Order: sequence, then C-alpha cells, then structure tokens
Amino acid sequence: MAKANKSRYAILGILANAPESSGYDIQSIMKESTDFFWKETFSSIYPVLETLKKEKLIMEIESSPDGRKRKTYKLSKDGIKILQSWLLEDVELEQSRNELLLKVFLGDLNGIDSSIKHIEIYKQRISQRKFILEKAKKALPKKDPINRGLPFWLMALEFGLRRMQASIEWSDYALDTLSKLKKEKKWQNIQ
Amino acid sequence: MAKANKSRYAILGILANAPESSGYDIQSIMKESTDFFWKETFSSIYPVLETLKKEKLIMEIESSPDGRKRKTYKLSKDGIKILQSWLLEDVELEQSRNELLLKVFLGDLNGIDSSIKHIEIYKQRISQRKFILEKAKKALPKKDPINRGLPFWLMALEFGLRRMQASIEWSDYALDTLSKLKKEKKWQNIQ
DNA sequence: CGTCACATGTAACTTGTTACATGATTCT
DNA sequence: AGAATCATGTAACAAGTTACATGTGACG
Repeated sequence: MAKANKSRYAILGILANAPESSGYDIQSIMKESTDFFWKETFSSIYPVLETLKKEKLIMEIESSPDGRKRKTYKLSKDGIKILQSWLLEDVELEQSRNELLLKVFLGDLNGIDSSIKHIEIYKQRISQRKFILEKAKKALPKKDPINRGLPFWLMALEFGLRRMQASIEWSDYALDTLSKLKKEKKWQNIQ
Repeated sequence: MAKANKSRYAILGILANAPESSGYDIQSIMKESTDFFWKETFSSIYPVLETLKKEKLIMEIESSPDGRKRKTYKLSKDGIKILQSWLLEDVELEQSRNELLLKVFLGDLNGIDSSIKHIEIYKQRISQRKFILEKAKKALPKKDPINRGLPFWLMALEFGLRRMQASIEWSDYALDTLSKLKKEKKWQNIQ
C-alpha cells in the first residue's frame, strides 16, 4: 500500500479545532503547539489545502475583505468524517532515524572527544527544548481554561517532557561513560 | 543546501566495522544492531553500494567462488576519510513525526476509548521492543568481549532502553489520566 | 521435494525539503 | 522609511518506500 499522506490529517485536525484558519494560521498554530512532534512547512500546507478543497473535505470561507488577502477554511462534513475515521485507525509506529545514535554507535572510528562534543551539544539543545515546553505547560491552564482539548494537549506535552528528560539523563550517563573510557589510556590517540 | 544522503554513511560505517560484507550482510548486521535507531532496506542498500563503488569510497572484493554469488566490499582510504569527516560534523537533530501524539493531541475529536486503545497498543509494542533490546544487552558482553566498539554500542542501546522506559511510563500516566477523564461524565458520549 | 534463508536488483511512486518568487500591511 | 510580520504560492530536487522480478543453496 502506498504511504498515506499524513500531512492532510494534521491539517484537518488543526482546522477542526480552529476553523476559519488560513494556511499561515495553521503553520502558526502548529508552531505553538505541535511543533515538537509535528511540523508542516508552507510548501506542504498550501498544496494540501488546495487538494483538500478539491476533494471537498474543506471549504473556503468567503472572508470579509478586512485588509489582508487571506484564504480561510473550515471542515466540511466529509472532512470531519475522514478525519475521525483516520483517528480511529491503528497508529503506525514511527521508525525514525537518529543521527546522533549512529555517530555514537560508530564512535570508535573517530576518537572519544568527537562523541563527547556531539553529546554535549545534543544535551544542550534538548534542554533548551524542554525549557520551552515547560514554559508552555505553565502557560497552558491560564490561556485556555475551558478548552475541551486541554487535557489531550497536556498529555502530548507530558510525553515530550518525559522523553526529553530521559534523553538528558542518558546524555549525562553517556558523558560519564566516555570520560571514564578516555582515562583508560587504551582509548586515547585513536585515529 | 540539499539534504545529505545519510544512508551512505550508515553503510560506510557498517562496512568499516565489518569488512567483506555484502549488501545482504549489511542489512543483517543492521537488523541485529542498529535496528531501533537506523534501518536500511535492500532497495536503498544496493544502489548506494553501487554509487559508493563508482565514487571509489568502497572497493569490491574478488571473492573466491565459494558457492553463492555474493559481492562483498571494503572501505577504501577515501571512504574512511569521508566517513570520519562526516562523523566529526555536527549532528542534525532529528525532527520526526509522531503519529500517536498527533492522535492523542486530537483526542477530543474522537472519544476517549479510541485514545485508550491507541495508547495500550503503543505501550505493548514498545514493551516488546524494550524486551528485545534488553535481551540484546545481556547477550552483548559474551558475544564480543574484546570488541572496541562495544562500549559505544552499549551507549546506543542504553539510549533506546531509557527512552522506551520513559515512553512506557508515559503510557501508564496517560491511561490513568484518560480513565479519570472518562469517569467524569462530561467526557462521555462524545462523537 | 519443498521451504527457508541467502542474494541482488529495478521501477514506480510518494513525500518532503529547499530555494525561489512576490507582495501587502503594520509597527516603530 | 525600513523592518517585521502577514500571506501565498511554484519549481526543482532528493530520498525513501513498496511492489515487482529473479534466482541459488542448504537443510529436513
């Protein structure tokens, strides 16, 4: 079976929660919410929006010309149906590549210092992201107190936070292991 | 800049550690070791091998015709250089999509039971994978006691184990949250 | 004799990314 | 006036996946 186009469901999903959004809005909303587990670029959003319109899963809303030329959309009944049936389908487990791990795995080809550097940078970046997510979590309940989707967003957030925490702890363990290895002379001066 | 072809480095890396491997071997080795963070299919391995040969980064080894027709390869000096300089380059942080989280995030569109089901399946699958990884970890030191790459592989393994553990714990938390939500009547019978 | 593991590849397709291209409005 | 943000798109390219296609050797 051909790979399913999942961008469309993400876009339908955003549109379901935030009708009268434009392509630009969709990207902004994703940046504020789904960014750490799902991103779309304009180059994918606009064509998908076009396709969805042709398939009558979304409808363009006539906008009062309030200045900017925006095209805004909302879901059609078919769109809701399609989205909901996708939500019911079993999840395909993501099988992503992890370049850091590949480099760590091949670390013996390259000297320990290089691995240490990679992991330090990695730890820093993840910590930054975690910080941003923590801020988002704190801001959340005030921002949108009666939003039905709130507990679901929190759950997703929590997933990110816990995984990031695990990654940070792993970084510390790995850095520790590497510095011990480095002290054992046999690991030094490898090229 | 165009996206770098990373398959080539993974393949070079395997070949560096296991010279005289064939495309088939490379896939088997990856299946046994890098599988949880890096996979290649035959459809990518064979063409990449061909390209690498043309670029003189690997060389085909004349094999004694010991029955099966296999093409085996080893790195050239240039191949080693290219691989090592890639290993030194900063890691590009993976930004993968997580379909489960997208469905969790949009959970309010679809009733709680669906989310529960997704997460239960997810937890099961991750637990299975973790079990496999744990077995690999236990088997490791006996299998290859003087392998220089061993501590690096262990580090990668440990990353997988910790992340999976975090995912499992998150699953429990999420299932708990959902079952509480479900008890609050207001969340029931949503369509 | 049949099946599993070994073994190598091609073709078609989907998808996503990067770079390119353009222009309006709001804010300072 | 200039910068930032709003706003929408196209074109070219790279990469990976699935399905297709074929054949051998070992083992029970």
